[in-house]
Amino acid sequence: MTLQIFNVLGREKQPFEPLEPGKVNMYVCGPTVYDYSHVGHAKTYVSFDVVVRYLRFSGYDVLYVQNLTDVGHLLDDGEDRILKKARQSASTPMQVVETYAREYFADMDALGVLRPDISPRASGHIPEQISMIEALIEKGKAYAVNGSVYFDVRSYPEYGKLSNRRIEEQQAGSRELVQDEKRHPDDFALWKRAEPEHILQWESPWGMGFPGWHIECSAMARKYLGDTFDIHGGGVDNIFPHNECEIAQSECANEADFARYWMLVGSLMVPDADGIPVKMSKSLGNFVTIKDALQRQQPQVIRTLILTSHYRSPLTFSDDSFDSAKNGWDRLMGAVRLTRESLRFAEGNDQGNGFEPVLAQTRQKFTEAMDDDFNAPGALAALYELTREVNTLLNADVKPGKAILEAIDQTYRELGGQVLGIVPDALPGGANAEREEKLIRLLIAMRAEARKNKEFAQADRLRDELASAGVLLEDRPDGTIWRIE
RNA sequence: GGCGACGUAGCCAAGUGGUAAGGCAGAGCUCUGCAAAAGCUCCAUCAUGGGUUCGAUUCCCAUCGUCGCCUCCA
Repeated sequence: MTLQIFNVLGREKQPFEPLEPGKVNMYVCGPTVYDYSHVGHAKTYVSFDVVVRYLRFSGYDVLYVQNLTDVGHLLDDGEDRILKKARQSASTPMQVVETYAREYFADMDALGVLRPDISPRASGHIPEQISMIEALIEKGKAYAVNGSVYFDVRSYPEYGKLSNRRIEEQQAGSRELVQDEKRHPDDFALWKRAEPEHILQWESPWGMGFPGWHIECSAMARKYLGDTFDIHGGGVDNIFPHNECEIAQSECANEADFARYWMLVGSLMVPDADGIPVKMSKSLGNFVTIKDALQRQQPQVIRTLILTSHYRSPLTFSDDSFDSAKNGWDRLMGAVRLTRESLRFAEGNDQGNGFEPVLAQTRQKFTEAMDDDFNAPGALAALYELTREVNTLLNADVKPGKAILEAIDQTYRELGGQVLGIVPDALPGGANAEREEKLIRLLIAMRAEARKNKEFAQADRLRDELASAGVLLEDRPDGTIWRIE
């Protein structure tokens, strides 16, 4: 089966056909870097991380661009959020931007999110934005007023096609402030005149000012991906007005289609006081930062939690769902650990090679799920089913040979590691702690001796002491294995 | 009010016109010196009411409920 993608533009699953065979140009709206990122951001960027990883796994050459918004994103009161933060923290805007851009990458790195190929910043692309605005004015799609420039939505009949919104004619008069400058309430700013005290401002044909929030994505996408490209991603909450405006600006300025496939990620929800799920957001204050989440759980567990729900669906984030993901992931890792442990002593025979078909089935089920609009929950299910089979195999009397164990390990590494990013290459407490490992093995040997002599009190003491130090033992017919809790 | 999405077991969550993946939790069993881990077994008729159909959880309509967007948000 070929890859199917649910295209928000048209609201249907469509076979994925890139503009250029084998090559995927992709743009995802990045964060505004004015504060720490929270788990809601993690959901979006982990989701697209898996999309990119799977596309590459499938053989596509992916060029992944994700911007950083560092100017032009205003608050309700018209203040730039970066400037506000700078004022509050007694620093300069670019310090704020630099600080939180680094924190963002640090968080994403910790979550195992691969870096985009290009991470362009809005403030670094002012000329590109200005020239796009000029083109829009020339084509009669935008107009300048008092040093600001607005996009004329009535000049673009397709405005609203992504979010299915119609331009409201009667609503005029319902808006305050800027209203008088706009010809139509739905017109949006391409360029804003800056007051003298506004620190972030640039020269333009219309005087000193700064770009509107939406134009950056249009300008940068065109610069790095061309007029028309394959996939545009983001969170659903930006479908209107942001994504809609991007389309309008780009298609008018470029006189070409913008993104061919739109993929929007469902929001992360948090139960409110009454247990009703509400979107996690900065403004509501119901957020958990990625740093806090990482304090509580391993990054792979956070990814697992995110992947238990389809990317388009909302996902409720709670202690229960967190624990559930953690316990499931532990079982997965148990099988991975057992496989790698068994590999240490495996012989080079073909014992257990009858297991091959299970691996083939796993791969098939996995890719079928992922080919169906990146159905990660289905792909995860394939890994869980594999895990049951692997545990059965490794707990049986026959000792599987090296070949099949390596094949199993490889399957986990590729599907669970390379694609989903939940199976680490090196298990915690592995070979890099050689001395510790030796000590643990010594204690295990001492306990084995005690057990042999039926000195169970002594044996239990060793096990309990190790457990209290975070080293958990498991007795198996052929010896004792351990893991770090 | 407009637009969109959704309502599947105790919880989370896939999916299909022919009686429903997976995970967590729970119960029983096996293995074990005891544990731990693992495995096996058990646990839903898919919000409600109509309609289409040989047959619907899956298609259509209505109702109820929830969420998102419409103003800043990934």
